[in-house]
Amino acid sequence: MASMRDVADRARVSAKTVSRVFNDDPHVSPDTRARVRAAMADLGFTPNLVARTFRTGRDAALGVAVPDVADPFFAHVVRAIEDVASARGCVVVVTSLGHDPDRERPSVEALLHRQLVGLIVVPTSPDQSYLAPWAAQAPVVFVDRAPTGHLGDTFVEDDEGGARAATAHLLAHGHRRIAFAGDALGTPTSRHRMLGHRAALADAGVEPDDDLVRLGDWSAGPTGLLEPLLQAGATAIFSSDARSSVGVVLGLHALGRRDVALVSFGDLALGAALTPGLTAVDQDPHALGTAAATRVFARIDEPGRRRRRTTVLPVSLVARGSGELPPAMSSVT
Amino acid sequence: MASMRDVADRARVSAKTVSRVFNDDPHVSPDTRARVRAAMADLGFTPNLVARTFRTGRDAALGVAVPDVADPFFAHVVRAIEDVASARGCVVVVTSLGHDPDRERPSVEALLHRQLVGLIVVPTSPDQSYLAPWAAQAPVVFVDRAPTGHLGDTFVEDDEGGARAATAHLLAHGHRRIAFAGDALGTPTSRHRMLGHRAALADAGVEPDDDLVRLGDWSAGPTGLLEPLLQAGATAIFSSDARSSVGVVLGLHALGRRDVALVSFGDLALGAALTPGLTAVDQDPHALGTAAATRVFARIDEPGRRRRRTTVLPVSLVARGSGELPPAMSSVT
DNA sequence: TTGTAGGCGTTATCAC
DNA sequence: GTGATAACGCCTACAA
Repeated sequence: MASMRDVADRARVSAKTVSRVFNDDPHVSPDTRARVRAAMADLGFTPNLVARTFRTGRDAALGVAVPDVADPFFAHVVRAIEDVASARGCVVVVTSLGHDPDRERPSVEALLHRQLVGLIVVPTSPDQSYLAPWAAQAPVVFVDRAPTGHLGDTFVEDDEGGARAATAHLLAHGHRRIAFAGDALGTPTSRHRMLGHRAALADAGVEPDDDLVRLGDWSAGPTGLLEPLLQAGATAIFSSDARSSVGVVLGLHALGRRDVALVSFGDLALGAALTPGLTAVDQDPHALGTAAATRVFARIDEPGRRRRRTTVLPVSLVARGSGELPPAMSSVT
Repeated sequence: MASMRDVADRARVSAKTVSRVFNDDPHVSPDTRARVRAAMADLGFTPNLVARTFRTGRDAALGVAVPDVADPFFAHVVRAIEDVASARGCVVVVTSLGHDPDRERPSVEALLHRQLVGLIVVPTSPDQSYLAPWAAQAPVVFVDRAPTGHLGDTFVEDDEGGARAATAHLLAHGHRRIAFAGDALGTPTSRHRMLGHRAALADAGVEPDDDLVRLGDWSAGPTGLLEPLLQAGATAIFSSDARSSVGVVLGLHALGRRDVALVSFGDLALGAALTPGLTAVDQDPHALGTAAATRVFARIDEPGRRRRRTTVLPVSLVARGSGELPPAMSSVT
């Protein structure tokens, strides 16, 4: 692999001049520039990015830590970040943190050791204070979930408002026994959605019932979570995240229960093709990722400028039918 | 950020000793080791990974280039790769190549400049010969699509066999007017699936009809591609990739056409919840990613060993009902 | 067991 | 406009 020295020798200039040509420094005569360019082409020179990073102390890489890149929501967030980063000549280094809170810190720090220009995190642990020292070196931005113990720029969606609208929708169609289906991760998103759900119930004067709240892994089939919920007399379900919704939809289908109303927080690709169509709170992971990545670079470009720390992106309810099944149709067990 | 020198000064040893302690070199007395450890802790020393990479010429990073991380199939491939890589202390640098073939080379080379330990690519361009020089430095493995112009380890799925089984399934249920729905990307996967489709037709003595082949963007609604297909008398559709299948399913639903049989290459998350259930060729992106990443490290560990260049992973047909609609039900236009 | 010398490829500084 | 020189932080080789 040719180095700058080789190019310099061939073009009969110094290494510094090669560097200048490569970095589009205007202080190079057209003549020299051409000679260097030719030499670079002959040798197939490509600059060693690692050496550059080493020297400058800053890697043209943006770190991204999400719970799981295979989750469609986070996959879209990552994709959006990538688009912004690549427009700035940055590559993206991703890590899936998994759902074990203890893995967050080591995984994120492994990323940070690489002199990244910035970091975007969807926190999975209950404490992000370990990031405080790092934030001095490179901007840290949180996405989807607000951090605890470390103040950093944060972009979340209106979890509470969306959940409130979802449950209100079910209430408006006559439901009173509305279940809350969620995962067992205890994320801030889940908590906010629960708050919104409860707020909507309160608005309607409906007493919350703990028997109608089930948190766990909905992909395991209808027996463990869904059936008990229906036993408890649920006529409608608010599923608080897309993964759970998939489980709920498959479970209801397996049980042949078409009489249970459903609103999902997070739309599904085939939501419109279900019978009835899936009513869902529409999220915009692309907007979230774009906003976060844009903020990283904004912080780099204008370090001094003050900005709103927390941004809440709106969500909207897409009514398709599954939220409009009247409770009258339901067989109350 | 403290460097080895700082730690060395504080522990009253040389920088080399600090390095030894950090790399668990046994040739350090317990006493010295303890002193150095203490100094490291005091200063919050973390080794500069970039400097190490620079010095050793090899970054603990694995490059991954896929068409789109937001595509569920590739997202799962990436996730599987990540798991293997992180078990080896490697981070993953991902790039979405998009669908423009011209972007492949620059994007991939941008990755390669970082002295990666290896590279995993889903090619999007018609020629990978530019990778030949790079392959000498680090193992290059292709996934999902075989490369052209560069021999490298390749892991693909049985596209032809899966497609053949899919179309055979439709033929077995009496269909003769079987459409082929695909994207317009001209990927090797599409070509192989077309071959399998044609082979199944030939097996059954059915003449292929170009009017029943539509390639394009199926997400744009039923007007452009789906309706002409039905006009041409298709009673069944073989959709050759998951993205197209989503479009076909949504399109058929929008048109209210429940009488058209469908088999999809690639299962969908809610496939089982559709009415009728979606019959699909089940792929295993996780296995593909795991195999590819494992191979990268195998090549690193045993550079000399000869291995089969191309591995074809099997796929299986999941029959759920959508492939069994009899042509009699269809309204032939 | 520990230390010294040297260099990986690039860029910053400061001459010319 | 161009070049010499000196780092950046670490690791390999060799020496003590």
